[in-house]
Amino acid sequence: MKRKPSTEATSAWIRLMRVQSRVLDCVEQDLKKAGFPPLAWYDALLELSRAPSGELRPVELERQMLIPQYSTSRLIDRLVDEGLASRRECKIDKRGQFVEITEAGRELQKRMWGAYSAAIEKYVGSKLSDADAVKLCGLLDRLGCSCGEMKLPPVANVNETSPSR
Amino acid sequence: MKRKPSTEATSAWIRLMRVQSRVLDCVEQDLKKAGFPPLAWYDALLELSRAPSGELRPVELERQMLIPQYSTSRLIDRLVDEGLASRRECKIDKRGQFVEITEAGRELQKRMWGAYSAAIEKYVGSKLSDADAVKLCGLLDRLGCSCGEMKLPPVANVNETSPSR
DNA sequence: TCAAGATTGATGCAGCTGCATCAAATGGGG
DNA sequence: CCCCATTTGATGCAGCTGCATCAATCTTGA
Repeated sequence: MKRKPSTEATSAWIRLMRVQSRVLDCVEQDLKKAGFPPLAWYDALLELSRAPSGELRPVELERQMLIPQYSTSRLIDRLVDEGLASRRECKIDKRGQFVEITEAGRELQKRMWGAYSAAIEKYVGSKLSDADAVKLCGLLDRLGCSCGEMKLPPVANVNETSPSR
Repeated sequence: MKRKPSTEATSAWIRLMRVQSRVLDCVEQDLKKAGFPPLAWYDALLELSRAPSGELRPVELERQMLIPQYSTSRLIDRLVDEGLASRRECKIDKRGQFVEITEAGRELQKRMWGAYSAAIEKYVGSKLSDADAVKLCGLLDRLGCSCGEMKLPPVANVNETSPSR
């Protein structure tokens, strides 16, 4: 439990931290320069738009996005303030509520995907062959599992237009 | 400039974001549970302790840590408040100053490395063979370069006890 | 020499995060 | 049926980040 990490492991750790932060910065900057809100908004709008009826319980959103409860609560506040979503009461459970995406929200999500996908291509896709991208996924997945005991039922939450970090 | 990323690239992007954030969370939590301050403090103390005379210009620290100027300025405030570093004026350039690590700072850095290295081993080292760690480094490095035109003179900022994210 | 620009560092402000806590509603066991 | 634990969501507080800006000093070039 106190063994030292190899220099290889330490290097990998440092690369993981530095590269992720740099690539994320680049993507966020591109989005911001295009006049869009932060990525977290996109993620939330995507989850909502994917929901069959365009609405989710905050607690569902929280689980999808892997962010804490208070963070979800305040993110919803902001989306509602901007007219991208609306809160609706939940009749069968008066503690809860539903968050429903608005038309403006759906539209923003689609427009953001244009800039977002371009940024992914620019900072990731263009630097790695598909085969290498697959290798990278495999290596990263080995780190990701059993860290905080996540249960992501459909492990690959990724299809056509669905980056949801 | 508007080509869509492959699903492989998109997957890699998502993994990079999610895995990094989970692993970082885990490591930070372990440090916090051991009663230590955030990793950024460690990074700063490490850079200072490595400097030949135990002191650096804030602007140097900034470049080493790849964080913005105001962030450096306030991090130094906190280190000084906690007695881990001290500010000294720079006689030859009255705009500037030197930040010098204190004995308490050096000691904290060493104690943190115990917990930090254990966490790296736990969340990275133990999940990856050295060969795989090297592969991961290689793939990540392909993403990292030419993103924001960094110039890290000695590319490998990593030797014995020196994780400096 | 001196004015314009660059460099160095600090700070006010707004927004976001984590933490702790709170209130309301639900649900289950005795 | 009722009390208590659990679930759901909101919020006050402190700390941190990014942005813009400021002040002081240094450097350069005409």
